[in-house]
Amino acid sequence: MSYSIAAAARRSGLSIDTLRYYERIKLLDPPARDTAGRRAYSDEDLGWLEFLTKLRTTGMPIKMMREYATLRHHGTASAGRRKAILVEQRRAVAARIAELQSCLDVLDYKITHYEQIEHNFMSIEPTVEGISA
Amino acid sequence: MSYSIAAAARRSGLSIDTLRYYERIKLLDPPARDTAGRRAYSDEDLGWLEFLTKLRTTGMPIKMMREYATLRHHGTASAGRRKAILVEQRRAVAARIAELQSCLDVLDYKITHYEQIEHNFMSIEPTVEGISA
DNA sequence: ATTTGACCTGGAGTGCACTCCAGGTCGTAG
DNA sequence: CTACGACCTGGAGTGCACTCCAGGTCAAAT
Repeated sequence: MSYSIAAAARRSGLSIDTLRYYERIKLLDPPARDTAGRRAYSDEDLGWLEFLTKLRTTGMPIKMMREYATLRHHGTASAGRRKAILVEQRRAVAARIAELQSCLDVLDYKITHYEQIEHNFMSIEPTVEGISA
Repeated sequence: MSYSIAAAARRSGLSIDTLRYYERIKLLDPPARDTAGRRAYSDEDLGWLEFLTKLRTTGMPIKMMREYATLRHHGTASAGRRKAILVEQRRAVAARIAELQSCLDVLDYKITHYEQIEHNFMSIEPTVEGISA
């Protein structure tokens, strides 16, 4: 199957402008064109876009995504480097998850604190000054 | 205790410029000054900074951090809204963790795939064309 | 007395990742 | 046949979160 840029945008969750932008900066190989010169994305293009958006979601900078994209053209010779990029990204993502988890704990703690305030409000002591955040 | 801007930067993990920037945009109340007019951060200031950096780590935009910061000045009357912000942020963080987790799964899958290639390399079949990313 | 280093201010500059725009070309629907 | 909507290009503009800079003050060390 082949998809117009609007269809590709819909399916990838990226905007039309972003699709053209990704092509310009060489994240995405120029797709085929129809007789009128309009982009015609293939399923393979969409698959690559889907993977790209995963990388983006993990916070990989565009520069590194581009390196990865370029390496794809160099066949198996580049497989080692490509794998290394993914392994490093996995490490970064795991670290990020841990960091977020610890922030989640802080949020929970603070929220509990506010619930405490609410409870005090309901009861007798309206003492509040001095409670920091 | 009181801390110079350099000490506050060291302890908060923010740069000196960022500390002044946060003060300018009203994320941070202007700290006390010493006799020479230099900033003298209190432990309370540092506590607030620590919490702010947690919020930042969760990806909260500065606008919302500023709203939260401003609400702090309005005492208990604003506790409800403050709590609501934190609850919403907790939700966002939990969602983000789930999203990252699913990307982690994709990375693991791809990495396994590369390990497969390496394995094939070691053995007899050097067939590689057609394997997507 | 001067030099050094940490700090001050207001304002300009940076990098990232888009996002928008003007002006133009197609192919189909009325 | 013309009007419309979707698409095209090159280039400019945006928002965010810093980061850097020039030119100046001050207190302690040499």
